Amino acid sequence: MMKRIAPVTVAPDLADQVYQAILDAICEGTLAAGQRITQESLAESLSVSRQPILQAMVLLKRDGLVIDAGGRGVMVAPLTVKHSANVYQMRSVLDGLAAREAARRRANLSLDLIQAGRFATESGDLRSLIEADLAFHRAIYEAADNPLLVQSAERHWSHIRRIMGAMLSHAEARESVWDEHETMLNAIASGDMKTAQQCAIVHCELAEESLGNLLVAEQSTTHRRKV
Amino acid sequence: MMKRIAPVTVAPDLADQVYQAILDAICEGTLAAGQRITQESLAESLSVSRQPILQAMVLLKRDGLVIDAGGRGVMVAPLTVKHSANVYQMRSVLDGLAAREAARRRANLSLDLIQAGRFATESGDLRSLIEADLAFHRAIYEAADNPLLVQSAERHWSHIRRIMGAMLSHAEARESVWDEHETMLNAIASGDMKTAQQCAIVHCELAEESLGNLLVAEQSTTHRRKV
DNA sequence: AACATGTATTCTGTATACAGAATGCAGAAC
DNA sequence: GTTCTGCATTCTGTATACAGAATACATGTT
Repeated sequence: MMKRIAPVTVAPDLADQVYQAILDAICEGTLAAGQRITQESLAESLSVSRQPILQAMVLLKRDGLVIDAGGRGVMVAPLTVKHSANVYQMRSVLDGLAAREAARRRANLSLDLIQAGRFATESGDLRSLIEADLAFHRAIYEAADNPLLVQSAERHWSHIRRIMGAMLSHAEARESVWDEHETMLNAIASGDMKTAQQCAIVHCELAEESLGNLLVAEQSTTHRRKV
Repeated sequence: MMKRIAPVTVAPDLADQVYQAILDAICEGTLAAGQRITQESLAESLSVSRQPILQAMVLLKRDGLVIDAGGRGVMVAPLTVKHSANVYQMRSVLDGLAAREAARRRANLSLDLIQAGRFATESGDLRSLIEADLAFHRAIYEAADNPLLVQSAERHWSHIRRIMGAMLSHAEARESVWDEHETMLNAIASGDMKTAQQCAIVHCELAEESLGNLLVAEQSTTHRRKV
């Protein structure tokens, strides 16, 4: 038996790359909400054929990130309040489940995740902040040891990235976020399932509330701009 | 303005049809767990080209209903105990959320759903029983008024169909199922969110427990067959 | 001028063609 | 007899080609 050597970087799979590329573009706003896109234009800018684009589109449609624009290509899904509320509602129960199961396993998650988050908050860099948040929650999902949950979360997180991006470009991040995260981590590490779950749910509800406030505020400034 | 007439049956979309066809085949066991399938064989039996099959495969892979079989086509995902547990874990929180939100809206769901279920149980027809169960739960999801939830549920229900199918072909359906359903419906109609949610969660846990018992029983009979 | 109709354009969905990757078998070497 | 190597087969993924559907525009008619 030979000693195992590092396996070579395997099949990039064009379709997957395309999916990721378009996904990122949508999440980061490079492809704006409501913008109409065609397979051909995407194929050209990514310099691949329409084939891998088509496959990516099948996925993106299911994700709800693009919607059919009737005979004229597809459209990047608009970002509505109702939709955001739906996303957070789902996230709440899913995060709750993840935290509970992670606690059942007494997962010992690294405090570095928190440190990275606080650091990103200080720096004020939007992208790395979202990334830190994602990394933190992903760690919990993974710890819950349920592939279906990870998968579902992955799906929802695309929407959350969009929402957070749009949100944080208009307002400051909540101060207390990483304190809440730390509390959650402690509950998980100590195996307190009930608290961990409740913690995650409350965390989501606070995030949603903050989102709601922002949207209301924005609406009123828009309406009163002339004043 | 002209009187609105019934719109003609619109675009069947080959890829969607193919997806549904393969999905049903897997759920009903026509394509057995572990069976290896190739795009070409599917294309031939459905008499379409490989193109729509490929698109359907992208979706089915994401659903986790088929998995890559390395260079040799794909394989219908096996049905493991661990996986079933994961599905029911997810279903529990999702059903709970659906019931809670349906209750918030005081959805008045038809008792016909229950009647149909009891009837199907009497008849003993496996397929119509699963269908009645699906219809009942789908009604709750719809009532929850969250498209994301409906979507997620749809996804999980494929797995549940498989599990129920495999399960009920070996054992009787639990007697109390439709009583639990009726209780749930009442809680929803009366707007009792807490009870509705709890009801849904318990219902799932009972279902999972029943599944667990069956699997243990089966295992022991298998092991003791020689006795 | 307003409306309806016909035509051109644009875009998608499906089919076919081609190339690369992985497996399994067969034959050669030991 | 066993193991390694090379070849043939099989399958997927990507590209191109083609046909049908939906829209937008322009032209003609009232």
